This record gives sequence, structure tokens and C-alpha cells, in this order.
Amino acid sequence: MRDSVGAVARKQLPLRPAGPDTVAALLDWYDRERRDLPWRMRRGRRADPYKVWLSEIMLQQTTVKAVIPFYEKFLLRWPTVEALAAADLDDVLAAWAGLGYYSRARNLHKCAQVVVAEHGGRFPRTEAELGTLPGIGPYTAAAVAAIAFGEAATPVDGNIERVVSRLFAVRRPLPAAKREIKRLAESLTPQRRAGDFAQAMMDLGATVCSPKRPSCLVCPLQQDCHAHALGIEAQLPVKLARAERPVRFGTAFLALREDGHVLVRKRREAGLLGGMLEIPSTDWGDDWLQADLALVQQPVRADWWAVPGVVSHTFTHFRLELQLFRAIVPVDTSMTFWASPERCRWVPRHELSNAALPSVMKKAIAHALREH
DNA sequence: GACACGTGGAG
DNA sequence: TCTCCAAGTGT
Repeated sequence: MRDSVGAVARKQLPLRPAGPDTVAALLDWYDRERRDLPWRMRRGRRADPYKVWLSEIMLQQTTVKAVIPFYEKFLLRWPTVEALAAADLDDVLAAWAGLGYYSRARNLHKCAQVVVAEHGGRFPRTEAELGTLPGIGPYTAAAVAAIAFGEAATPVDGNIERVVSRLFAVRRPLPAAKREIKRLAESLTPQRRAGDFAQAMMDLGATVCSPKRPSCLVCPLQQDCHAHALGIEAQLPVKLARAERPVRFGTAFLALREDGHVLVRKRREAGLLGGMLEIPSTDWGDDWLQADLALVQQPVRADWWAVPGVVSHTFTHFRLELQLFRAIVPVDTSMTFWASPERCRWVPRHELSNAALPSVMKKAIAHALREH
């Protein structure tokens, strides 16, 4: 009842374009409702650029909840950009294991080294310079410039895209609308408190202006929102449908040595799960390999047992179905030609939890080691 | 512009 | 079960 009344009323309200009053309302809301996050300083304090940068890299396409434990772990282990630059890349990858998008970890490490080697350990202070560093794109350059250095830069992430597209009732579908949304966001960016403005927009998108059922009743920008006035807020932003996800199939081998070591292999540096560890497996193809053909690629000569069941894992652009083979082998076992011996190594079973194993591999290993 | 690139939680 | 999506970047 209240909804229908509200819908009628708000359609008759003449709306002005969002402007300085909108920004003021947003910043007031932010001062009241601001979330306490590990990388945020108290109100009015400028945050440590290293912490802002580290958190922003981790937050790329990743939820706050998932990031927090990783952020705490990294900061404890590498408290400064110098410490991170001096770290072994494999240690950084191992610490990143489970967070996904592993090229971020490589670029994080590379970026730290560039900051130390070419900038004396100080992050550049401008959006333009930040944008030249590895792993820092348009969003992150603007975010760090605004949040850490107070530059009036305008980061546009998924949250801000959503808030802006609703605020201005942008109906053009993404990604074609990106430029328009960026321009509109820039038109709101205040000279003072640009960092707070960006974080307020993102907080609003994360908590109030949510994708499915936005909480317009408690939104500080309700009076300024054209999508809400039109009753189309839940339909925005418009996104083009994604392509269907194909399925790929593979067979992986869990070799358990009699002294409790497991055979792992380092993946090549580029591409999917680049530089991370895996248990040796066949290529991932469009269909299952017959067991006898798969066994041709066994990493060590052994009496392989087909583990019942299949491990299924969904990546961004395909789903993987993994069949597992398991074998117990003597300590003097050597690699076969198929295993890329130079990339293989035996790891004590109890050290696997700290190794650079991506989630899909932890899942596969757990499945293969389970009692059946 | 299009596509590769992870993972886990929400609905 | 299944789709969507979360503080994007690199090619």
C-alpha cells in the first residue's frame, strides 16, 4: 500500500539533476554510517598509501569479507612496501593462494619492486603516475590518488557504476555506458574530500544501493535519484548477457609417497593459475579421456586407483570436471617424461595447507585423499 | 570492444 | 542447482 502511494508521489516530484547538495547528503550519511575497515583511518586522517594500495589490489573483483583475512596476513608479514619488494615471489603467491586472480599477486610484487627501485619506496601521488604501475588500472589509480593523497580523482567501480546509473537513470547498457557514467561521476566529485566521496559511493552501493533489491527507503540520495522516481531502480544498470560457460574435462594424479610427501608441479608463469602449484594432470579438453589414455600421462609409474566421483569447479569463463587417480609410491620413485619433471617436487602432506595451491587444487587433493 | 582471468557468498 | 556478482586489469 505504502509502496503504491510512494510510487505515485515520487513520479510527480520534479527532480533536479544530482549536484552539490547530493554530494553533501552523501557525505553526511558517510560520516554517520561509515564502515570500520582495517585499511581505513579514522575520520579526517589520511590513510597509509601502502595500505590503501594493498587493499585496493585485493578488493579488485573480490568481496570485503574475503579480503580482510588476507589483508591482515599480508600486513603482518610484509608491513612495508620495502618488505614486500624484498619478498620471494613464490612466498607472495603462496600467501595469495585462495584469493583468486593470481596475476594480481605477481603484479603486486612487481609494483612493490618498481616503487622501491624507481620511486625511493614512496608511492607516486598522482592518478596519472599511479596508472603506469603494474596492476594499477584506471580504477585503482583514481582510488589511491583520492583516498591516500586527496586528489580530486574519480574511481569508478561496479558499485559506483550502479549508484550513478540509478542516480541519473542511465539506460544505455554496460559496458557501452562506461564513458557516460564516468563523466557523470566526475561531475559530482568534490574538490575536498574526494576520497571520502569515492568510499561513500562504494559503501552506498555495497550496503544500500544493492544490485537486486535496493533499500531506497533508507537511502540518503532517494530524493535525488531519477531511477527511483521512475520506479526502475532495480532494473539498472542494464548489462548485456554473458556468453555461456563451457565445460572442460581433465584427469589429475595424486601421488602419495610412502614417507607422506605429495607430488606437486609448478604451473607455467602465464595464463590460468599462473605460477601456482597443481597436482599433475592431463590437459583439460572438451571431453573425458578414456582411462587408459589418461594413464599414459601418469607422472610416475604406479598402480593407479580411480578415485570414485568427480571434482567440479567453476572458473570465470568455464567449468572444470576433474577425475582423480591416486597411488602410493616408494620413496625412490622418479618422474616420467609426461610430468615435466623439472617443474615437479615432493611436498610433505602437512605443508600443503601453506603451499601455493589454488582452491581448485586444494579441493581436488582433499577429494583424492579422502577415505573411500 | 572482447576476452581471459578465481573464488565464495547471496538469492 | 544455478545465476549473478564483488573496490578491475592486461592483452
